[in-house]
Amino acid sequence: MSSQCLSSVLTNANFTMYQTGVTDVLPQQPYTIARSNTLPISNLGYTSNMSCQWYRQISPHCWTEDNVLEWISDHVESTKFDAKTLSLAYCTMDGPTLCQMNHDQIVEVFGQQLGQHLYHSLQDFKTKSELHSLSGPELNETCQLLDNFLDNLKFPLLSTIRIGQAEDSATSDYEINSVSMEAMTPLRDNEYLSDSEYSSSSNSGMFGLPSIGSPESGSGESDPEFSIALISKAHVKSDKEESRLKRPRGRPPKLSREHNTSIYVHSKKNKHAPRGTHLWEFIRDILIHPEMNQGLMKWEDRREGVFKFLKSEAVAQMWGQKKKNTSMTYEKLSRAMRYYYKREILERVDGRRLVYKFGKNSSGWKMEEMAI
DNA sequence: GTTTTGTTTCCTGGTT
DNA sequence: AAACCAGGAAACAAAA
Repeated sequence: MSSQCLSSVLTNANFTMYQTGVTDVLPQQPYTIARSNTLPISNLGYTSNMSCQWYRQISPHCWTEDNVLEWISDHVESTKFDAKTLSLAYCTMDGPTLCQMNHDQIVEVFGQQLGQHLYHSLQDFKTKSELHSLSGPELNETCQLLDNFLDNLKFPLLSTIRIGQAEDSATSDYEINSVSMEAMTPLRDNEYLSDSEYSSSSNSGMFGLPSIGSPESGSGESDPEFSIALISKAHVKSDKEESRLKRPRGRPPKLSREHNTSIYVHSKKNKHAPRGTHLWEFIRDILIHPEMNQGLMKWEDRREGVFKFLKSEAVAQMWGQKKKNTSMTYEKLSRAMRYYYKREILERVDGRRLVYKFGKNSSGWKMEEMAI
């Protein structure tokens, strides 16, 4: 599922993208491609190497601008399209707009080569979404979507791995706990992997690995080096616990990479990797795709932008997966959330646990902003 | 090469 | 007691 993004294609073609008057991370204005410019596609707020290909789970009629951009990017790569001929003004349309275009219009906009691909792909997605909406009980579909969604995130809700009680026992034993699909059906708290399991796991060394003990996961992350890295990380953590009497304030310096290279082997960043979706955008995207957010978060007051974490640790784990950080917790995520108050991306909601509110510097969640 | 940005990590102390 | 909230301090990586 490696998707080289539009930005890297553009970069390969010695082009960078330029957006006039960028004030926000969201792509709300037309872009042009200019030589020798400095603002990379990362400013579009579009994720590439961290792409979840969410658009695959959504009807094209519901695609956001980000989804469309991601979809185009995937085709640019697969068709080896020469990105320099592509006007990005057309990449900022949303799904409904896209769906209104006929074959000739798409070919006209994207050119014969890419346009043909895009048109057929679009028809494909439209057909699939129609079939989906007709077949099977809604619940099963939701579960399937969630499954695919989590799959795409490589988030192992379906097979959690515990490097058990490393701090309590001399040997690390593995407990592989497979949660069946039935457990995924909505939505009572204790039917899902509970937050306490997440939080205890993050303290005792559970890592969000899709691969160990999960033979069906075919990604490169199943390699032994990665597993060893995680085991040694568990040991590092338990050693740290032992030696911890009183830590100095602040974040300790990271171990040098030669000492834990294998951890970094898998978090190697693309030189041209765009900034990932910001945390608040990640949260927003979970909220605005109800078919994907089963039981994780909910709107308390959609109009006001008030929302609540239902599975705080699960969301934190997903965020960690997205950022390739296996030790993310709600504690840390919430600290980052609190920094948003100052920037007015979020507003405080006093006295309500796990409840936040989008602020005036957030965007993309309001009904009127969203294409219908 | 330096500064800025957006987290991430860890902490103390308070509240629910 | 556990989970959560608030915010300081420092580290870190990527972008500007």
